[in-house]
Amino acid sequence: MIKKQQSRVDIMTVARAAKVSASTVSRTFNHPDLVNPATRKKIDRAVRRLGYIRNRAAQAMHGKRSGTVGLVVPTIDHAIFAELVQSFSEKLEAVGFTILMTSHGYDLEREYAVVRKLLEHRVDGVALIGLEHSEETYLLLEQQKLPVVAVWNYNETSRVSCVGAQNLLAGRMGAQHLLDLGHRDIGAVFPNTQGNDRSFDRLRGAKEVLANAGISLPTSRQWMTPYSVSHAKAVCLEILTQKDWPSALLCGNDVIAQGCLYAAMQMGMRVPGDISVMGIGDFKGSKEMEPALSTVRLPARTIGEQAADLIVRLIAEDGVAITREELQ
Amino acid sequence: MIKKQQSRVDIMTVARAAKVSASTVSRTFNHPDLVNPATRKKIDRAVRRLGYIRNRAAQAMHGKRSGTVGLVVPTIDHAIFAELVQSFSEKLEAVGFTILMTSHGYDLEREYAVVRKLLEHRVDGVALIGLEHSEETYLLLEQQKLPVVAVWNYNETSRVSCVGAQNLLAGRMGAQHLLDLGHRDIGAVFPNTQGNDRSFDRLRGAKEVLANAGISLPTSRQWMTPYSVSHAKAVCLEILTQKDWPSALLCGNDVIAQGCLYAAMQMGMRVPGDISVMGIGDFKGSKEMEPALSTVRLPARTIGEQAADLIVRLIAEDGVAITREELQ
DNA sequence: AATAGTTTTGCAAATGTTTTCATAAAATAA
DNA sequence: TTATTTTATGAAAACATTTGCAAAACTATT
Repeated sequence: MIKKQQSRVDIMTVARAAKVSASTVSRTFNHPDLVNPATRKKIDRAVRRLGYIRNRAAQAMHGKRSGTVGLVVPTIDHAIFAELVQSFSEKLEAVGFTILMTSHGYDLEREYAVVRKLLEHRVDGVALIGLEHSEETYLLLEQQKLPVVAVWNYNETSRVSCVGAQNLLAGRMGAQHLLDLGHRDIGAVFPNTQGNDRSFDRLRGAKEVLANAGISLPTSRQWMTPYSVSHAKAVCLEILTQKDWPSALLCGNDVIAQGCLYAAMQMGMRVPGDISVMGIGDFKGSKEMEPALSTVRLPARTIGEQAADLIVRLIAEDGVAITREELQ
Repeated sequence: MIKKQQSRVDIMTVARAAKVSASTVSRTFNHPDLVNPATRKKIDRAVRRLGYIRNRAAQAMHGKRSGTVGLVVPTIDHAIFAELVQSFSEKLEAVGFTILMTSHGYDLEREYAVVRKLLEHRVDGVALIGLEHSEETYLLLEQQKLPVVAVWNYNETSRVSCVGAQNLLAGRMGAQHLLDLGHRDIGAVFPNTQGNDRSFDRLRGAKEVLANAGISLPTSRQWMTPYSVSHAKAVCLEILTQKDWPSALLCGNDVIAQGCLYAAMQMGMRVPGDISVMGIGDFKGSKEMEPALSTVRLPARTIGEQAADLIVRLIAEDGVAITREELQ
């Protein structure tokens, strides 16, 4: 090990080794049909021997696609997004894209910053969760004319393409289900709806339905909890240790519902005998739970897949109009 | 809207607008201290007005860092990796890196392919899950002299830097715990150990301990299940509907354990009264479960954070020796 | 006012590719 | 054999930036 040998092997190194020009090497990668099979073989050998790896950065400079798609999530740290992210990236990887993933922790300021960073990396497209984003973010994306799809929420007047469910509907369905079961005293356990249009819409839908049924949802029947099983469990334990608890709990999502369920069980209560718990979201696993969790199903996996398809289309053909897909 | 105006704004556009040279604009970004505050202000204004966004691809060509770290996971579709990935990326994003994430579905061939792709994107470093990788992958990484850290497993003779726990130990502890409870008829429910050294080591550790205690683990007491609650539940239901089931189940991870727990409950059995279920892994939430899941704790979050720190160090200073960190 | 020192700037080369255009070689048609 | 078409290759320009070097513009010192 005497010499430094730090010299990266580039396309010229390969060209020299194969005794051809750089152009030919480049062509072997990008338009193999244009180069003589014999030369191609020589080049392949050289590439292999030298351990050459193409430089996407240099390619990207030519207006070539960077081959990356930016994915911006609030957090991946719970089941529901994990499933979405997984299906989304599986689909995209299958067609050769790599995912640039960033999270912002439900902070729309930070979201703007991370989107900017994705743009610096010249992603070919961006996927965001939900439709609530800062004006700045929308402007930025529009200005750059970048393919964008908002995932998770459907809204027929969305400013960008979207693939998702109507959370408003989900909220309505959750509430309706509890009404159908005969409940009149219903509580709502939701995450903070600030910067989270999924939760916001669900809660709105639920309130609507309850109001129509002549049932109010006073603030004393609304609880807020962070998006985690343990927090939700703690909050729910507090609810259940009070004298007067509602006969049913509508939870903003399944993670929270799971927490509530555990809380009820810890209190020795039977579900749904003593109290009903209703989730929204169907993260993989709610139906396996014991007792099974009632939930308004949201098809995370399908949403992820469709979103991937859509963004591929937006990237491939340009001038595609805003496209909205509702799934349920 | 008459003109095409497709012309991307580049550093020259900014330079012209601010009436300085491109070099100066570049310097304002990379070495602001070297440029006159007044000029800097002019440039900042131009940048803002034109909506200029730097091109990392072009930067990366100069041997500059790309500002990305590759993260290769088998799948993100279950809690345990989600937590790891989240903590890892949070930490890295805090110091300005962006994560390029890919998954390979427990296929080491595909892993090689995705690592190659990451290298094409000139990531500044790579994080892999576990220490079991194809020879090709190891070779590739060594040849490129890229900072690498293997996450999740600790092994004192690892070929690359690693941050993680000793799965062998975890397996031993799980088995020991069941022995201590007085169990003599123990079953093992594990995922496929092919291409999954975490599981492999855990199972090995468990067998060791059992053998020492004079207890064998015949194949009739070993079950294999995919890594999902529902599959595990199904498998366990089969186990429990047989005449003769073991008095305790040691599960390869918490996801499987959760499935087994639900299966037991569905059968109306009490845990740990009628059967003991032991998990390994502590995904966020096992301790909230009802009944609580006994588990060998693996500190996913801490591992992710430490791994992030380590890779930053490996990237920043070069010539750092292989570093191994054991956490438990 | 002249000199020396410091700060600020621009020029030009370099980075690793792709692509257009031109040319050489080979294959086909006459 | 010559003319024509097709196929295969290379030279050079282009892409968007960074940086070493040198010139220019200030400041401070005499």
